[in-house]
Amino acid sequence: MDRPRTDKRTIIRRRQKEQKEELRAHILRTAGQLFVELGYSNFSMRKLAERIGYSPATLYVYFRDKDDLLFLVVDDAFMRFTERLEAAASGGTDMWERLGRLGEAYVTFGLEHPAYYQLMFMWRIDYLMEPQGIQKIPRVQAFDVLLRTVRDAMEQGVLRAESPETASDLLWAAMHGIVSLSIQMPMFNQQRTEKLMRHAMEMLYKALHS
Amino acid sequence: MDRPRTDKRTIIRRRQKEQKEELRAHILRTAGQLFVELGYSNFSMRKLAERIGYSPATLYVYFRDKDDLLFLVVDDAFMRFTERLEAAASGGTDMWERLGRLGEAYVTFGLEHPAYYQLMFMWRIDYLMEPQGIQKIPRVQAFDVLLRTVRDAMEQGVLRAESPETASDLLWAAMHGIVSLSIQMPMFNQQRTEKLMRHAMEMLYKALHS
DNA sequence: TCCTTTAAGTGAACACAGTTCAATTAAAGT
DNA sequence: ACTTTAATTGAACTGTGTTCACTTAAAGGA
Repeated sequence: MDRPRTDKRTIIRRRQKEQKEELRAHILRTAGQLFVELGYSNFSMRKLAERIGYSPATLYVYFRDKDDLLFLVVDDAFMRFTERLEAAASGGTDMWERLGRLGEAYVTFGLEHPAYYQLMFMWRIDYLMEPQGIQKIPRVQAFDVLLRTVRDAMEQGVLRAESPETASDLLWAAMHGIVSLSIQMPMFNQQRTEKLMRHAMEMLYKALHS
Repeated sequence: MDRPRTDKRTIIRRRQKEQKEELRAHILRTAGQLFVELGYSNFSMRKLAERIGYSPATLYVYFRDKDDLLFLVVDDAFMRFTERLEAAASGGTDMWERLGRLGEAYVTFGLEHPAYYQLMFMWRIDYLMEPQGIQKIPRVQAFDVLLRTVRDAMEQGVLRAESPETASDLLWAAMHGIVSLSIQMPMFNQQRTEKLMRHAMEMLYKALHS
């Protein structure tokens, strides 16, 4: 039997694999930071390589290309986004209040992470559709949270609309409009944004609450 | 006296100037087309140079840099945008109806010219603020149309809101949200977009009409 | 211990980008 | 015919994403 040998070998193999994944994760983390620091248009593979202390070519051992890398960075952002939405939409019994907290969480995330929000929803929308088949990815789960909450609110009778899909599209468009303007337009300072958000909430209440 | 000489000279000078401005205008037109064809990320000065049959360096005789050129292209788009809004918001006496047509014109422009809309409101927002002082530029006039229409509607008593500024922010965010989602998200096909627009109009009516 | 195999990492190159500037060319002025 | 002026550009510089043959070092096997 070659038990000890095989053990040793597999242990080493595992350690190698772990080290590789560690470096991969390190690259991803650093990419996220650098991206936030520099913005989309100034982020480059070569700068990232310099930051982590490897040659540019090394990045291509760990990631297919720049798109692949940024896609994974965005994936992470979507996970955190979805978590926040889920946390906001759960707890409490009044579905209308939950819906309000969901909207606030959406806007807050966008304002706190403008670079990510832009990458997620404004600049690289193609990322949303990359793996063409499945719906299990974080990207789509975020919409599910919204849709589920709206559906619950309609079932509980506090929200009236033609359909859950229609209502969630409406809410999404409203929140997206607010975040987009706020993080892009320089004239939208904090108080103007807050005022807009407050009035949007009132409007949605008047139009959709029952 | 050197009258004839001077006349001849000025005529030639003018012709030269005209030719130069003609070429400049030609470059701008071609840049607009090429930009729509290729999209923001694939548009390049070198491709534009090849298209017009000059060397890349020539472009820098007529324009400071790529930003300067694209800024002027966007300027043109903003002019057409403002014209459309103004045409929609005038004519007819019912201010609420005018406001509705204004919103529809906004969305229609975005859907018809997605490449321009993205450049105007999503990718290069810095263009909105370039010449830091004045408000005479087309960019800002578009907002004026909205603000004026809202103000008129409030004065006529068909729109109730805390202030014209608040109401126009709200309308802008709603329209921008609809356009953004529609031109970026692949799942928003024509009928989903139309449905969203219809419901948004209903919502605005319920919340703001009086 | 020596040799072989495997895999991580990279130097150098390619094509493309925006931009600059000295040199070229052609037209206008004298 | 000579000089001045203005338009145009070739060639270069820096920076980008990406590839691939090559180096280097560790692991496996004798």
